[in-house]
Amino acid sequence: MERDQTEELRALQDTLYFIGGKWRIPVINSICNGNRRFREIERSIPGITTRMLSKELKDMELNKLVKRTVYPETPVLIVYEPTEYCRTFGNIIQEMISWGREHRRVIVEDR
Amino acid sequence: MERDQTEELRALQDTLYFIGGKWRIPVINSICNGNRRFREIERSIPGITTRMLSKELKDMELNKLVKRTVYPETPVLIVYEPTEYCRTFGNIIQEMISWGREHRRVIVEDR
DNA sequence: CAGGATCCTGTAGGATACTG
DNA sequence: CAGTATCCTACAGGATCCTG
Repeated sequence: MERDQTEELRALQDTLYFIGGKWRIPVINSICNGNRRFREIERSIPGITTRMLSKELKDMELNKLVKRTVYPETPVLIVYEPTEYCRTFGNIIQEMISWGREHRRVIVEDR
Repeated sequence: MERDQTEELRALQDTLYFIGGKWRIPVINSICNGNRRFREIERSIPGITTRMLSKELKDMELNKLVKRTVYPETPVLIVYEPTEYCRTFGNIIQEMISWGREHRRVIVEDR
């Protein structure tokens, strides 16, 4: 118990603040998985609404998590790409996926 | 893109469902750090209210994340301990802490 | 110390419809 | 396709006070 709990907690809460919200992690995951177009990302995350995805993407762009590119073809083509920064969540996401896999039965019981 | 996105996403969302909420992760972290008494845990997490901590602990007990033991001394002594199950979040929490540390400056800017 | 009981509010997020 | 615009509300979570 000699560790600095306060500093640890701050780091933890910074992260939680950043990846909070119901859809942030799924959206990061989807984009890092190679989904690029709006509808494509949307379809890859059952349950999300266009409104929420729209908000997430806008916010993620502001926070430098995705790059949005417009190709002025007809119809217009819009592509989202994960930034390097976005990929720094890779470890957390992988840990979450593997936790979810290992504990699926336990969770499922009481849902 | 040959991976099963759906299965991955399900695992991810199971985990998110389980550790969701503002205080769950901080509370798990606190207990895993060795805090045992109610007020002790409370003090280790600035900002949390007795109400929220109470709810979290109750819920975590139901979900087998903590063991609550009553020692009938006077005044009564109550001790919370993390279960092995609780400790399975160790990796996720460590990844979150290290992400938070590495990216502190970036976050701090826009808060 | 270890909580329980109340009251209250903001806002995350859902539903639905529409546009260029 | 790629979103915007509205409207709406449940509920997470804060503030406070109280009790054995």
